[in-house]
Amino acid sequence: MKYDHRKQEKKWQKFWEKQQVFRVEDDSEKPKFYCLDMFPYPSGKGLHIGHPRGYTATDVVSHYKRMNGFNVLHPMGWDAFGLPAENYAIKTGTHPRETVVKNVKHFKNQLKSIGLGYDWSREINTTDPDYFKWTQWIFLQMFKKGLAYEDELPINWCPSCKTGLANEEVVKGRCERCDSEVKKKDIRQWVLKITDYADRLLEDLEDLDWPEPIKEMQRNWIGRSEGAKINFKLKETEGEIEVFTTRPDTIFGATFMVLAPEHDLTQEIVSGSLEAENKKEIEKYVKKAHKKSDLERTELSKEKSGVEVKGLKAINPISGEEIPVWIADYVLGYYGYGAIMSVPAHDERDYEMAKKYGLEIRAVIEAEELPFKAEGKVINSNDFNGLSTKLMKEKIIEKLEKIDAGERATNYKLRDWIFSRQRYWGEPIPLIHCDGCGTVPVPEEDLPVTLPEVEKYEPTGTGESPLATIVSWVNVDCPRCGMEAKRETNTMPQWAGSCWYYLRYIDPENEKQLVDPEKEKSFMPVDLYVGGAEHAVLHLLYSRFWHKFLYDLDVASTKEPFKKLKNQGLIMAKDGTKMSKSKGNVVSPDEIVEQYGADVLRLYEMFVGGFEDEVPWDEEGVVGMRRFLEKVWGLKEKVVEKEPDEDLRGLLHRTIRKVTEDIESFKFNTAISSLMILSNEMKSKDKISMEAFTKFLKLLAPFAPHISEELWQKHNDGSVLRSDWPEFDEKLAKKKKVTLVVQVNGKLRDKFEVERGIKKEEAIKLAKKREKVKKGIEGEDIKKEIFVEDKLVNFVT
RNA sequence: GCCGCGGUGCCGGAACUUGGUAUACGGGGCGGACUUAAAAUCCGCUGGGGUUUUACUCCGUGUGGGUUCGAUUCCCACCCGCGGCACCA
Repeated sequence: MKYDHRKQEKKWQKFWEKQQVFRVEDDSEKPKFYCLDMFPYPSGKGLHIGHPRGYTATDVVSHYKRMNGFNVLHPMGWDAFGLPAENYAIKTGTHPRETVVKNVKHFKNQLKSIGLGYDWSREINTTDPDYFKWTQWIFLQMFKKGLAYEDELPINWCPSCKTGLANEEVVKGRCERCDSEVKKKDIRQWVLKITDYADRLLEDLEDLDWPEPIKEMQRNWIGRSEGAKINFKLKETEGEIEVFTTRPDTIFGATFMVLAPEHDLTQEIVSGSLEAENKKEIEKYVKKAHKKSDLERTELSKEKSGVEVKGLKAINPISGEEIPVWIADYVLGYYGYGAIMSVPAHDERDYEMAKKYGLEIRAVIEAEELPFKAEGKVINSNDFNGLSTKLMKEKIIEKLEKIDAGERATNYKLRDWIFSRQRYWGEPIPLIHCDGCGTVPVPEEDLPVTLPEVEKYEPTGTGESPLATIVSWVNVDCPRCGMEAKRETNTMPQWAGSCWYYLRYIDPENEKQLVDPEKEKSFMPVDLYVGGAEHAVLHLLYSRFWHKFLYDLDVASTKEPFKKLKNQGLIMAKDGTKMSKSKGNVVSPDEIVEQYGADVLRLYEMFVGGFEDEVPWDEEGVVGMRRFLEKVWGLKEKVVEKEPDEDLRGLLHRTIRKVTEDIESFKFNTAISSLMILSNEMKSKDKISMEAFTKFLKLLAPFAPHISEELWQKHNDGSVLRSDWPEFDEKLAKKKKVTLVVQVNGKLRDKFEVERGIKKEEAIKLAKKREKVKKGIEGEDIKKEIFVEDKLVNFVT
């Protein structure tokens, strides 16, 4: 009789829930294992076929760990603030809260239908006031420590989402969400000082068991460079130009200075407080540069442009030389000090600039071709000639420090995190603006600050949040002086809630604390974290930052939140392109569960390829998993109580070893393949021992829990998912006979079976007797006989 | 341009950690059994070429070199694909 997944799967899902098989204990003698998925945004579209790939992997590991005696925390929740629900509200008038409730219900049903073993008693939702109370609380602690500050700088503005964005949300000059071109806009913003943590975020990456590409992306994003800060005094006028350089060793090659159009001195020239002979020309250039978006400024980067500040000279503090000052938009206002010393002989960009405007190019490192960017021997540098550039760096920094014209310095690409959004559906920033007291935090006992009901969710587009129009909500008494004051109307970005959610699963009901310190210590850090790689410099950087802050507050006990990280690869359409609605090639997990069963979906997602690789979805391949399960289903007829099956035992133990090692190293595809080999072998037998079959079911259970449970329950009590993981016996796993390969000059000539552990002399004697081998070595002079135990014999002639 | 990952049958992929039978496992295809028939199921074959055609032989893991008794695996150079970053001083 065929396996009826529709009947069986529902039955066991109910059973597991009733028996609380996946419930984690707060006080347990067992070692803990915290296994975490990146929680989803509950979109209206429901679960994508890619979601279950990561979820099944953590589910497999959770079951495996539980069966190995761990107290496993494997929770799930909802990252439910964000624009889709809000945009839907704008269109239909449905409150985002209602949309979220509906979508969460749908998502949860879908996850349950796949048989994923979450401990639902710990479910959280970032839009729940009892949850975001603590998101606001963390923000307030940052505010109190000076890590959250207000700023009015030109920031990234998405004209379609009508909100400011963080740098991490701008991808190639476009909005990460909607792909619109990002504009510059001057608006008041709340900014988090992530740069204070730059060093720790960089250094602590080293000890993390994370994919190297993700670590590398974070390193590049933080972008630390070591060098020097150097002051160039201005000639015949007050003031100086401060520059950052990684190459102080090339200071004698600095033939001009370049200021960014945003530089303070540039502004002074434009405003007239600093005199320049060609003020008009400069004004024109600066205006043009300011109009360009970042995208344009980089796209048009092929050709350098700039304008000299006529009449202004800077003085090289080391050589005393007077050099001209230019303004050019290839120098960025926000990096370093917004100004550089230009060394055209040893920097490509400076070289292009010098070539275009006929500026002096002076080599100060021995080079055959300019620009020369490598290390070498110093020339044209007065007393310093002949030094290595490495030593030169040290000498120059020494000298700068002595004459008080500069010092050793470190610079970062990382910029502070623009944290406020001019939208409705996010956590309100819990601050109050008072004319008398300034910006005052909402008292902790008044948290959470909840969202008011509004009539229109539409963003104003002026840089003000829609909350600003709700007078009754905005107007409050100042908690400090009691006078009339106004609430901050910006909300937090969608990343806020996910920065610390893994801590809340540990103690989701706690009303007094974010998390109980004892519980926190017993479960942190997250042992395994699984999700998509697209969060490399977003969620995965932000949450590390918040975690380190919470560590400093003694709320978290570990330096890092996520010990081990794995990224699941994308699931593509059959032709290798992205699945998309417009192409009509979107596969729904629901259809697969309905037609083939949850176990088949799980098996296929794990079997289709390497976990971290991008793989195409091929429904024909899904059939193979169903056939495998039918085969397993058929095996039950062959099970007999007592049967030694000697010849199956070796393979069984090799399979136990293989599946165990493969789960540990995330090689689920080969684990399943080894289970198939064992089941094929079992199928070829007339009888299978109960013992072998039971062990096989335990190995299969993490991947295909429903069918395993059904077959297990015929002979056992309690869930197979709560049974002990089988142990393998190395002795039994070893093959008694091995195939010995015979080569002549490295080419395969013959192979034959021998007892394991055969001695060299014996093997060579046997090999020489083989007809095919004889033919190869006949009349030849054997110079060497190579023997590799249990593997091969090679005759070299 | 820089950084990272990858290139293996008709397709998804295995073997690369530790050099030692290349293509496990699954799909597809072909042939056969069962059937009135089809589906499903089961059994067999399935890298390419050559031949005196059933046994042997040569070639074969992106390309070209190297190390080695032996290289998909190690080293060097290059080509192609994918992802990330990109005027970061």
